[in-house]
Amino acid sequence: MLKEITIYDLARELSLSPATVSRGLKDNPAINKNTRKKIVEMAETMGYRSNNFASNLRKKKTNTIGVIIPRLNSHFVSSVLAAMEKVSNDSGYNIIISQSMESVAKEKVNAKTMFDSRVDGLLVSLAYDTDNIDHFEKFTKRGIPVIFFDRVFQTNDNICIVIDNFKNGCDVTTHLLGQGCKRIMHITGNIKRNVYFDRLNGHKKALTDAGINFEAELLITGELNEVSGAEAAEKILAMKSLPDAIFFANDICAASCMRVLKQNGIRIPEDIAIAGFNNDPISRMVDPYITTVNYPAYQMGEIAATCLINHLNGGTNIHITNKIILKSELLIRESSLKNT
Amino acid sequence: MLKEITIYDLARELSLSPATVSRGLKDNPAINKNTRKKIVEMAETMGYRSNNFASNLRKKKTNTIGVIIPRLNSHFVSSVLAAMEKVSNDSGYNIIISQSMESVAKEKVNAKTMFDSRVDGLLVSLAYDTDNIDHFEKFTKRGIPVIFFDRVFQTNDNICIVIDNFKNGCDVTTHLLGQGCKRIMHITGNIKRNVYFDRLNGHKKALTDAGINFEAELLITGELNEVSGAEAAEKILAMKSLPDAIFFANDICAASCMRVLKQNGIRIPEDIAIAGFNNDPISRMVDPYITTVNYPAYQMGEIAATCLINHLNGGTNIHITNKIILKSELLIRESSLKNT
DNA sequence: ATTTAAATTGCAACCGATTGCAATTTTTTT
DNA sequence: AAAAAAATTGCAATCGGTTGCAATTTAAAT
Repeated sequence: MLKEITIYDLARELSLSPATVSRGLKDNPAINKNTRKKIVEMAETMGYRSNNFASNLRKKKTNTIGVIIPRLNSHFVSSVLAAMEKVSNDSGYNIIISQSMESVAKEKVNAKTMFDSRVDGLLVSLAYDTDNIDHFEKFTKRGIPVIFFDRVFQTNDNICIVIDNFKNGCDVTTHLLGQGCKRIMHITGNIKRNVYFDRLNGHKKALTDAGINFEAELLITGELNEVSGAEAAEKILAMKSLPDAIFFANDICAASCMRVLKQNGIRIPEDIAIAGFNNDPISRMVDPYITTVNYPAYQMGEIAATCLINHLNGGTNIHITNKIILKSELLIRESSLKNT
Repeated sequence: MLKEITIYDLARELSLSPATVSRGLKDNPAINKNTRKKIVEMAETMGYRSNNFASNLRKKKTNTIGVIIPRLNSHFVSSVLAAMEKVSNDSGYNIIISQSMESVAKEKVNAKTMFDSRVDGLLVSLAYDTDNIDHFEKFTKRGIPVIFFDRVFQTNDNICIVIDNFKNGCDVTTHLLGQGCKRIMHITGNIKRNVYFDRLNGHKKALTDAGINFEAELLITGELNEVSGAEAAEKILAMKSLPDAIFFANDICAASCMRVLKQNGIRIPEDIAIAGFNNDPISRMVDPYITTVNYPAYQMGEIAATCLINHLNGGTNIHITNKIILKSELLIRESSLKNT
C-alpha cells in the first residue's frame, strides 16, 4: 500500500513553498518557467496525483456534471450520453448519470442526490409524467445551471435543447398524406410530455391543412414500448375500418406493432403505411425498413454539454439563450412508400 | 444565492461543539439521544447538507464506484448499469461511468481518470482487444478492489463474474444439431475475448460430440454489429454450399444478417436455422423470433455491485472468491425450429 | 547608481468534517 | 456521601490544495 504524495512532499523535496508548487502545477502565470518545469518533473517522478477533495473543498467546485435521464435503454439515450461523456472528459469534467426510470418520484430523489453531491451543473431529460420542475428550483436558487434536453419543460428562465417536434410531426403526416393515406392513426406517449404533445399537434396541423378532420378514435396513447406496440396492433386489428397509415412517436413501438400486423396478414406499406420516429437502429433491422425522423442524438448531447461547460467556465452567459433547436429530418423508407 | 450551512453554524445555533454535531449527524452512539434529536432537527430546519469533500478529504474515502464498460449501447449493458446504479445508490455510493469504446487505449485512459478521481472500487467489462490487465495493477497495488464482469481476463488474483459461455455455446449448437442441422456456421467477435472464445469452444465441443468436424470455412469473426451482420449475409449467400444453420454470438448481428438473408429469398428456419445470444429485445422484434441465450444482465450488475460494496464495507473478503458464474439458459424460438 | 516597476515566491488563513484523547457531567456502586 | 464507572461533550489537530496579500528578487527606467 503506497503512500500518497502531496504538494507538501514536493515542496520539501524542491525547497519551495506548497503555494508555489500548487501554482506551478496549475500553470499559474506568476510562476517562473524553470520553476514550473522542475515542479512538474518532480511531480512526475514522485508519482504525485492531485487530491480533488482538498481542491474541491477549497474551490467550492466539484468539476462534476450530473445527468438525469428517463432510462438508459434506447439508442437515442446512449448516443446522447456518449457525446456528453466525451465533451465533459475533454474539458476535465466528470459526469454522474442517474435514471429516473420514467417516474417523477425517482426524478426528485435523483435531483436531491445530485444536489447533495454538489454537481456544478445539471443536464436533464424529464420523466414521462413530470409536469413541473419545482424540484430543480434549489439548483437555480443556488446558481447551479440546469439545462434541459429532449424532454423539456419550458419556462421563461430555463434553457432547453430540442428538435422541432411540431414540424417533424407535421412532416411525417404530410408525407403519409402525400402517399394517398386518408385515415392516419397516431400512436404516442403521454401527451403532457412536450415531445409527444408537439408531434401530435404537428400531426393535427398537417391533417387540418389537408382538410381532414382529426378523429379521436385514431389516437392511441401508451408507453411506446415493445409491449404497447403489440397491444396497439391488437386494437387496430379489432377496428371495423382499418387505418391506411400509422404514425408512431417512436421506432421501437412501430417495429413491434408492425410485426404483429404482418403476422396477421396485413401488408406494409400496401395495406397500412407506417412511420416511426427517432431513427433507432431497429428501424433498419426490420422488414420493411421503417420511415422515420432522424434525431441528432449525438449532437444534442454534444451541444447540451458544451453549452453547460462554457457557462461554467464563465464563457457565454447561459441565460441569454432560452431555447436551442436542432435540425432533424424525415427519412423516407419502404414502410411508407405506397406509390413507387 | 443562499449561503451554505455547515456544522459550525449548527453548533453555534445549538451551543454545542462542531464535534458533537458531526457525531450527532452520523448516529455516533456516544451522543445522547436528545442531543442527537435536536441536532438532526436543527439541520433540517436550517437546510444543512453535508459537504462530501471535507468528509472525503478527512476520511480518505470517496464513496464512489467507477464503472468501465465497452460501450453504452446494448440492452445488456443498460440493464447491468441500471442494477449497479440501484445497488450503489441504496448503499450510499455514487457511480461514475465511462466507456472504452471497445479500445484498450481509451480503457487505459479511463482507468487513469478513475484512479485520479480516487474511486473506492472499480467494476470493469473489458474492451474488444484488451489482452492484459496491467493498467488495473495500480488499483490493486493501492488496495482498491477491481471486479471484472462479462468481458473478463482471468488471473489468479482477480474476481470475475460471468456466465458459462462454454456451456451455453455448447447448448446452442447441440440444439441446432437436434433440429437436424449439419453445416452450422458460427459468427462471432474477437476470439481473444473470453466470451467469444468460450462460446466458440462450446460450439466446437458440441460438434465433436456429434462426430462432426469443425470447418474453418464456417467461422466468421467480426464486429458483431448491424453492419457486420449484413456483410456476413453477403458472404454466406456467395458460398457454393449454404450452411443449414447459423449460430451468432449476439442478437443484433443475428437480426441484421437474418434480414438480408430473407430479402434474398432464404427461408428462416426452413433453409437456414438461426440462433443468437443475449436475449436482446430485438430478438423478439423480428420475424421470426430468434432463438437465443437469456443473459441475466440485471442480476449480473446487481451481484457485481453488491459484491464490491460488501467488500468495501468490510463485510466479506473479496479475495476468497475468484469467480462467480451466473445461470443463463437457452430460449428456443421459431428461428431455429425446423421440425414442429 | 537610484528609483520604479515587474516578476517570483512565501506566509498564513481558509474550505468543512472527522476523531483521538481529555474533560466534564451523570449514573451507579460501595 | 464519597468513590468509581459510564455516558456525554469538547478541544484541537488533521486531511491537502488554494489564494489574497506581503515580501523578496530581478529587470527596466531614470
